[in-house]
Amino acid sequence: MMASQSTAKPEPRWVRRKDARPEEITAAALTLFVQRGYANTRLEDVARLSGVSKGTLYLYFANKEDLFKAVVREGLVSPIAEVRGLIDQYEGSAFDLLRMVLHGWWQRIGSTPVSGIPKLILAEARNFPEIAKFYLDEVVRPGLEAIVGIIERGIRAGEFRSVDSRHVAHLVFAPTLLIACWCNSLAPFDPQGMEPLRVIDEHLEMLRRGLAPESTSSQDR
Amino acid sequence: MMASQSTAKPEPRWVRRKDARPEEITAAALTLFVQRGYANTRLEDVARLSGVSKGTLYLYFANKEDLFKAVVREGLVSPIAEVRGLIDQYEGSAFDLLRMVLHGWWQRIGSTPVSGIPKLILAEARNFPEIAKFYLDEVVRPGLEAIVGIIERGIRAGEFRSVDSRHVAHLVFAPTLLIACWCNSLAPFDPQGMEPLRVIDEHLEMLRRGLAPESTSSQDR
Amino acid sequence: MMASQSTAKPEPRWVRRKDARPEEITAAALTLFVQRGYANTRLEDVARLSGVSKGTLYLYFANKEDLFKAVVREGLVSPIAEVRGLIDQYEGSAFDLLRMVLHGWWQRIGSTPVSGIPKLILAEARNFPEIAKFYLDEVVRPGLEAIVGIIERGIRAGEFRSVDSRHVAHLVFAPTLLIACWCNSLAPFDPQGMEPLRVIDEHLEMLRRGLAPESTSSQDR
Amino acid sequence: MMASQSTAKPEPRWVRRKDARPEEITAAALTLFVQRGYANTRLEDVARLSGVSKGTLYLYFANKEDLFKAVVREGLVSPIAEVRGLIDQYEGSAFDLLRMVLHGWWQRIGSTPVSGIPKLILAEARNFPEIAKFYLDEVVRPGLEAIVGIIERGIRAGEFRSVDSRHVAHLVFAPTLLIACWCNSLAPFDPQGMEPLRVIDEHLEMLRRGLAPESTSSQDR
DNA sequence: TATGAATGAGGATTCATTCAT
DNA sequence: TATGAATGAATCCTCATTCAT
Repeated sequence: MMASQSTAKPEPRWVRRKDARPEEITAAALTLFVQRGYANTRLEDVARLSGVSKGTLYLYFANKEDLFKAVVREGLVSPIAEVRGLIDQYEGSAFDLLRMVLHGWWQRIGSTPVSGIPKLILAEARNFPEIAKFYLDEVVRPGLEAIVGIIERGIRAGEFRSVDSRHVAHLVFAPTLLIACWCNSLAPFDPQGMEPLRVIDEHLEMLRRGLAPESTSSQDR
Repeated sequence: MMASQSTAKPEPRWVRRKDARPEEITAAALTLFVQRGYANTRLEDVARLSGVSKGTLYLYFANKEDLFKAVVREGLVSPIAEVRGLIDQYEGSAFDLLRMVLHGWWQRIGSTPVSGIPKLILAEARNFPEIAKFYLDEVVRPGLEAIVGIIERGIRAGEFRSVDSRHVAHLVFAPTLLIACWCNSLAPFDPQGMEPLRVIDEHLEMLRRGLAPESTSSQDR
Repeated sequence: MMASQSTAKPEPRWVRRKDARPEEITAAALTLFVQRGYANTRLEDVARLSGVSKGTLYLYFANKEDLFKAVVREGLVSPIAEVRGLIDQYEGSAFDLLRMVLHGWWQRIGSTPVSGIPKLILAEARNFPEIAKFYLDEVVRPGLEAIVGIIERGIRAGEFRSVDSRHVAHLVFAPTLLIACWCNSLAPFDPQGMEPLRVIDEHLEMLRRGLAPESTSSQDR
Repeated sequence: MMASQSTAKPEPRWVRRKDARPEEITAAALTLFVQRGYANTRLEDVARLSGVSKGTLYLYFANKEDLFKAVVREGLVSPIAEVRGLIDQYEGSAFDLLRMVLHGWWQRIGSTPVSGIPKLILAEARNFPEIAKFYLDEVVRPGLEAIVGIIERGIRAGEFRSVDSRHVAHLVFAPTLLIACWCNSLAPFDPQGMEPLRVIDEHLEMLRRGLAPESTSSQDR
């Protein structure tokens, strides 16, 4: 009899998992924020999706805005670090580095839920200046600078023609933005689909040719 | 009669015709939707900005969602028509056509308030499938097809190398998306700034070189 | 037929009465705040009691705190003015003036809902420093000063013995505080009851005798 | 080694006995209830202030209301007993007894945290009828009766003039209420300050004179 | 048509209370 | 006993929408 009781699991109303919680919550929040937008996401849904109660959210985040910031920050921190490391160490041709960066972006960000963050930032930057500045300072600027560095290295090495590195850097990233936004907004409604990796490779090929120095064909000019 | 009227009334020469109301309202709504996002925009603010009362909005639009759809539709209708006409008539090199399209985009969309619409669509597509489909059917698909057509014309004419026209078409538009989104989200927080036209021209140059036929044909240049 | 129509009132969902509203609301709020305390009063109840909807409250008051302040301020404004006028004009013996002030207090405050305000202030002063200061500056200080003035006039005129007017002024008001608080808190539970006017008159008699000049002058009375 | 432990322990000489817990908790609760009001006091703060955890409160008190009642009851029990004893034993003039009671009140209640209880009662009586009745039965009524007794003893002894002892009893206590409430609400915001003992002494003097039999001056009347 | 006062459903947030540890 | 993470009912407040004027 008593044994039967033990099998009749009293099913605890909740379990204590303090450490895991914040990540589970931000993961759920990221999903919903990306899907529905910040304002349209109910904290109750975030709670449900992360398997906790409404009140529990407030044990880890002061309020909705705070949760949002945590989602963005946390989603970006490790990708940023990784990409930085990647670039700093690399020794090789400038173009190979560009390829590595774009492929790395796809692997670590583009093909993961984190790819939803750009859309979030775009949508909410005006409402959250703090987030906008953070993103500019920690992601955009360093990212652009890295690309500028690569391009200028390529120019100095005679690998690339002389271009306005600053503006070209924007071009290098444009397709990633397109992909990230597309996948998290219109893609679900597009029956044809677009293959991100194909776009990236096509883009790389365009960059290779577009950045090639005039010299090769300089004689026939 | 008309003469007498014009002399008597010290009123502005063209009084706001009641027919103009809807456009004034959608214009105000576009501004606010782009600035703050759909959910975060209060109809009261739209009313104030367009100089009418809250109740008046409901004389022209059934509800907030309806207003939103009108904003998007209306913002896109004439640009779409113009670009179509542009392409259909044009006779000239494929690349010149690309240049014309991108410059035209900047003039008619990129540098106007309408440039905020892509951001709106990205942010709200998931919440408004109808809008998403409309945008896909009326803007994205026709736009891509037009570009695909241009590219394939160029390939057939030996002006461009042979590429996956579908995916390259995405690349052609990517920088416009970048610019449109950037200007309506992060640009206000970026002290450095980015010059859209410079980016577009740099992009065109990259396209010219990147699409140029294989260097085997470099001597025949 | 028409008569029947008039009886078949379509019963409008609400009526427009912009001007009357604020007072109706503060009156209801005063009642409930006094009865249940600030924190324990639900705005929904205030709304119901004043015959409006929850949202309507926010047309007139920014939030609960604002409503609270309005209740206090509004409840005090006219009594303050009246008492001031009363004292300023009066010409007569100091004691008669004291009597007039205390009786006036009973008529205009003590026996009205406004008598609940002292209790409210006491209970919430610490939570609303602004209100505390307002009450001190606009009610307590002027009130005490008025009493001090009367007492000192009486002393100068030989009508009162020489006392510490400042501290005696507190004593003059103490019974009104007792009455105001008692009636709005314990009175409903006390079967015996206490008659405010009796207490006031007994108090006046004590004041008359307690303030009478030293008995040296008893013979000349 | 172990021996050294016993000597090593730099612990306080008398560790907080678990029996002391409830008192520590009610003391903390009294402070906070008086400061912020019942509803506005978070049990978490009571817990923190009394150095225990939130859950521990529930080992000693069934719930917040229970804690509140304990605070009131406990705060009043010993003062009541003391004052009773004081009065019962006393042999002396009625006025001296009044003086003793009021001075005793100041020493044992007025100048201690317990002085906050009247404010609490006033503020919450309507919400806690049980408390109201308890306070009426155990504090107000006995207190008034005691004063009534003293006054009537004085009258019988020819020490006091003939007054309505019941209502005058209220007057005797009024200044204590004023002081108790003042100190726990407006005093912190009043730069001038009021000296409770001065008020009490002034009050006693007013009582002495106000209650004096007509006889002294009866001849000159 | 045009207005804006009034409505009330919806969602963020708080905090007394429970309970696994 | 003691803890504090977890819960969810309760309440403030917002704002799309309605409708008397």
